[in-house]
Amino acid sequence: MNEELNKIIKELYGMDINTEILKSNRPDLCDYQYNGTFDLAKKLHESPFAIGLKLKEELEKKEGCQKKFSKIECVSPGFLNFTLSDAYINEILENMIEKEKFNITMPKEETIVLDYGGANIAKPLHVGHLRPAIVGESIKRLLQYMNQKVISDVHLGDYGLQIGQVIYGLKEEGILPQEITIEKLSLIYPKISGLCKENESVKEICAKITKDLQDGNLDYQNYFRSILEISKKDIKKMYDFLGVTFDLWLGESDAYKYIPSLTKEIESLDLLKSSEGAKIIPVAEETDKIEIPPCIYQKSNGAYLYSTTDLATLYEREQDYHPNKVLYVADSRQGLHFTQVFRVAKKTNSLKNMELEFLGLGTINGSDGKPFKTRSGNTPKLEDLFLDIKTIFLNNEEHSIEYSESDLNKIVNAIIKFADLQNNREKEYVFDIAKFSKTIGKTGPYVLYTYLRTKKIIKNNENCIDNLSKTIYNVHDRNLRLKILELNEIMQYAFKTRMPSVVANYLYEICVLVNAFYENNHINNLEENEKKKDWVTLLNLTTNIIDVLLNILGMDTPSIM
RNA sequence: GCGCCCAUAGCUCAAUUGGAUAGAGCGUUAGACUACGGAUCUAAAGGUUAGGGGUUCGACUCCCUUUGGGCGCACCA
Repeated sequence: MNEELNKIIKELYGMDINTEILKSNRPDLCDYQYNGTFDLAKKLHESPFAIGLKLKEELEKKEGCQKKFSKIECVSPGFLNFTLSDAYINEILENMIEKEKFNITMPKEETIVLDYGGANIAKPLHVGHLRPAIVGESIKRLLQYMNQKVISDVHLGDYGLQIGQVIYGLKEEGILPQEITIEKLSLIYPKISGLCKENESVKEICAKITKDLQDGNLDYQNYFRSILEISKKDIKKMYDFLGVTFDLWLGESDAYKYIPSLTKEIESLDLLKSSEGAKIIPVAEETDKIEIPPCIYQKSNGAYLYSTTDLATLYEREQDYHPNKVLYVADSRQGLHFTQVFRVAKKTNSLKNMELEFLGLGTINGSDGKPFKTRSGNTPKLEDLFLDIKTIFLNNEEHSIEYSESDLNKIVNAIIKFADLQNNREKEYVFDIAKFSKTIGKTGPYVLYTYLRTKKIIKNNENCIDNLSKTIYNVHDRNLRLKILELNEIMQYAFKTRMPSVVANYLYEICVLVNAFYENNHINNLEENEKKKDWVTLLNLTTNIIDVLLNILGMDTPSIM
């Protein structure tokens, strides 16, 4: 219809306009609405109402229009309201059933490297790791579903000052590389990190260790490899539980071998400047309204930093994968860092062609509303969180079903992920155990439950799945069908904005309507007639869609709840 | 100091990027099972969108301003 309207406006007024017919938020008036009449009115110096009337008139002349709409109305002050005919709704649904991937419009295929904003191997796992993992995984699946070639990289933070600090701490306590455990690591990092803030000379020693490690000191290398191995195992355990997978398990240390070539190019372009003993790359631009500080490329003691390894990593990615885009999922507070890195990349020849996107995540706050901080030695472990939720869920359960471990894990996963993903990723986020423990209302279990109960109906009536007739039987039925029609638009929007919350909220809305349908339309009581056939077919389409959306959110369905 | 982000129902969050009457969940109140699984459904109450000004036919959304909170600003990641 957008195209149809475009054409009409072109014919009538000779204007090229990209019209957008929107889903109406006044279901009492219409299904879809168009409000471009107001813009046209301004340009044409005519009343929007008159323009609306004219458009309506032209639209109604078009072939098939009478069939598609039961009503087109122009209402004051100039809205154009469309009500779809039942036959047309079913025609679109039928298309969704028959075509691949529900006939969703697919964007151009591109190769995208997705960087989940890697875990720091010196730090113990805490709730701060939860969000990038869950959101990143969901974005990955969303992009993949939309025909993108995605390469996901965990990009571990494994070669910076934090490693020097941990090695210092381990040596101080006389712990040998082979004696390192995750427990010991989780105690040492906060301790030394705190110490460095108070004691300048300790900080310098740690910086020196880091520098020597980067230069290949064998003793430190041994420590590093052991820390990496132990930490990776622990990180992997959590990702496995969450169903988060990566194509690449690379980190900062892997990018090191690209630093010389990168440096060579940067030097040849005369980008490097000396400042207070360090090497920096100015990235300020004339059009800046605010001052963007330069990117620090090499410390005065010769060690490299986060920015350097990020640039080297880009170099590595360009060489190995030639991606069209590189996306970073990381805490919003890193925004400035990525601005600097992206600007340097744009100045080079080898990196400038990749499109770079920073997808910021809101700060994770404690229940006091302040940013979540790891307190030394008292870090809430993710494993404990999972256990807590499991316990709470089992205590809520009245029917005392015997859950398999696998089903239970899927439910716990769904609880955590849906609680997280329904929130806008860019906004601050209160980490609240009470919120994560809810199993009624707008929650993962609600969605899973909806899926299972409709799935059962389909299973009992599989022989009824057929083509849809032209009929819609009641308001619950119609509401559900209209919601299903929104799928394409929702997927476009979620893809464009890289926002899993769009998918999550749409999924929830479908579930609400499915449950209303379920309560009011009892399929099993029906004779095997056309109505039953239509409803089973509709529910089958709906559960297939729910299935796909659940998958994008990374939620697996249990066999029983 | 400079700058960025945020403030929506008692609480936690939405609002298709400027559209019509700002929506959900929790909690509260009142209802619904001799029907496909009640982790459900049907309702009600709850709002000066932090305050003030401006732009616009139209503002939670854009601009200015005040207040309150968070964050970032050269060798951490």
